[in-house]
Amino acid sequence: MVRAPCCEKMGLKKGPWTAEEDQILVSYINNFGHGNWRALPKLAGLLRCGKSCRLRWTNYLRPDIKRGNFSKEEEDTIISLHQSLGNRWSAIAAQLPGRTDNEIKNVWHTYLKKKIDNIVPGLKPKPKPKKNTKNVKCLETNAAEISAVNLSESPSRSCSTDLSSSSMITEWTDTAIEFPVIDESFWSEVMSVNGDEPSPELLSRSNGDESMDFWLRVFMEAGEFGELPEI
DNA sequence: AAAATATCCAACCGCGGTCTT
DNA sequence: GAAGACCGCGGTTGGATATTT
Repeated sequence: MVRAPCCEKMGLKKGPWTAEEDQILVSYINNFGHGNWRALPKLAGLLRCGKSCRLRWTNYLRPDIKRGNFSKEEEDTIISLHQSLGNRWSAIAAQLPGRTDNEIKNVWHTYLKKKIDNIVPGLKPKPKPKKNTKNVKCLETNAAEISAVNLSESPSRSCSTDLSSSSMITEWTDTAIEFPVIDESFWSEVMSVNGDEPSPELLSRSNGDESMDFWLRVFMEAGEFGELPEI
């Protein structure tokens, strides 16, 4: 099926919305609703495509939008839901009233993902190129290139990851890799981020065969994310 | 103080799913 | 059932601003 371009008519405005446009859009939706996004801009007298209007409304102008920083509870919820749902931002947003999928996606890429990368050093982004390369690109290129992280002292047992997919860990492989070994001392160090000694029970569980999913759950349960050093 | 680099986030793009004709 | 239209989603971009060199 061939789809017509969103803004096939030339002359439709793009880019940041003005206060006046916002006012027109809000006023129109308050009065008439948004039955048909495609027709809305014409009816409201906006030189925008319907898609742009919908995005502006759902991500910014909706009256129930919650602005401001994310609370620790919200961050934990996002991390937890991302573990189970993957990049299904709209599904995650549905669990966080007042937050939009776009906002959650931004927060994930700019902040929470780094927080998790900080726990698993092998997944840290590469140093950024010197010139004009966006961070997101750097992270994603890196994610694509990093195919596995060794979670054990065994030289052959490794865990394949795909950060762009809905599951962080997709399969086990027997391929030897070069990333640092995440062994008992590593987890011992990580688990001491609060200055507390890791429990023998927790240490006994870090035998190297656990997935990142497992460890992220352990951290979530322990509330460790809130205590990690800022990046 | 100026230039370079990093960060944030609003907005755009393209695809897939669903609905309508 | 096929074709087209529309909507929503996830990925990506680019401008504004902050920070570093």
